[in-house]
Amino acid sequence: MTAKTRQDARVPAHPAIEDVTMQQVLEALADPIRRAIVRGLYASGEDRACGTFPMVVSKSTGTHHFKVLREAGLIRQYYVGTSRMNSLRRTDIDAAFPGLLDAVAGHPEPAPGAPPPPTRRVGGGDGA
Amino acid sequence: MTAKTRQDARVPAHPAIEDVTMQQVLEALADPIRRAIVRGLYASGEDRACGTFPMVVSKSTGTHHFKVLREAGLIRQYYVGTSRMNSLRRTDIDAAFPGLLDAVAGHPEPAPGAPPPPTRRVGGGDGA
DNA sequence: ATCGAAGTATGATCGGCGTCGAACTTCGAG
DNA sequence: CTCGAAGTTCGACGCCGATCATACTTCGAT
Repeated sequence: MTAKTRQDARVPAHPAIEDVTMQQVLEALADPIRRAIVRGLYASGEDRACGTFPMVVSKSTGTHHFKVLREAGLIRQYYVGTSRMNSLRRTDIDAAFPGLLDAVAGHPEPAPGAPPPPTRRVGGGDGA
Repeated sequence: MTAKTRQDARVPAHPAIEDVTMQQVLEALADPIRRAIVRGLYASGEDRACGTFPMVVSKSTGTHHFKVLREAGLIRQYYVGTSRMNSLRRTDIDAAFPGLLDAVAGHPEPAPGAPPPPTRRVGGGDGA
């Protein structure tokens, strides 16, 4: 037992943004569920509790995904009562990986499980 | 139309860029070897044969990675003799996923097989 | 003090992806 | 035609990451 307060035990470790690698970030963003979370935070611009996301997986799996996002430096987590709030580390990410967050989270991507949009044929390609 | 040359049989199928999903692109870019290939093409700005990349894996694995990149719409491939040339589909990707290629391929990321920087070495750098 | 809500921690399972070697194909050179 | 170079295809293997159920913790409300 440590001398720390019990709250401290619930404060998870967040990496400094300079210790985060692009590998970590891309691996984190490569999962559709995690990307949906990031997009949700990106779009709303507010901190949200884990429970406010439409989770299509079990609670423990949800915890896992939030953990991956946290360790990839994408979100910051803190407790409010029994709820864990999630905050997008937008400034940090933009500084470390310019343009990446906007390119990924700002993209009009269909939510996982959504009906596919009608594919439209547009002639275009780059010959180069 | 004239009769097709024998070469055509070796021309692999490339997806239309609008059929490519962000999921595919991120999965393709999530691998360090594939990212190194893309970064190489991005930096040089020229088409390059498979063999011109410092492959740290076997030939068959290399073929696999190029195939993933091709099916993710990131590169275009064509034969010149027995060499397969690889071309970055920069215009297409920029149109479909604005900012993404610049953010990823333009990032000063160390190569996967590169010698580790002499600065502090954190234990377990790789996923082991 | 007790209960429920919200999440965490801990195994365990399982499918997919990266990996390889070996055999095969195609092309260019001699 | 023969040979070698460059890649591809195929099958197999191993690892890791996503998933789940269960048990546990912490907090707020009653």
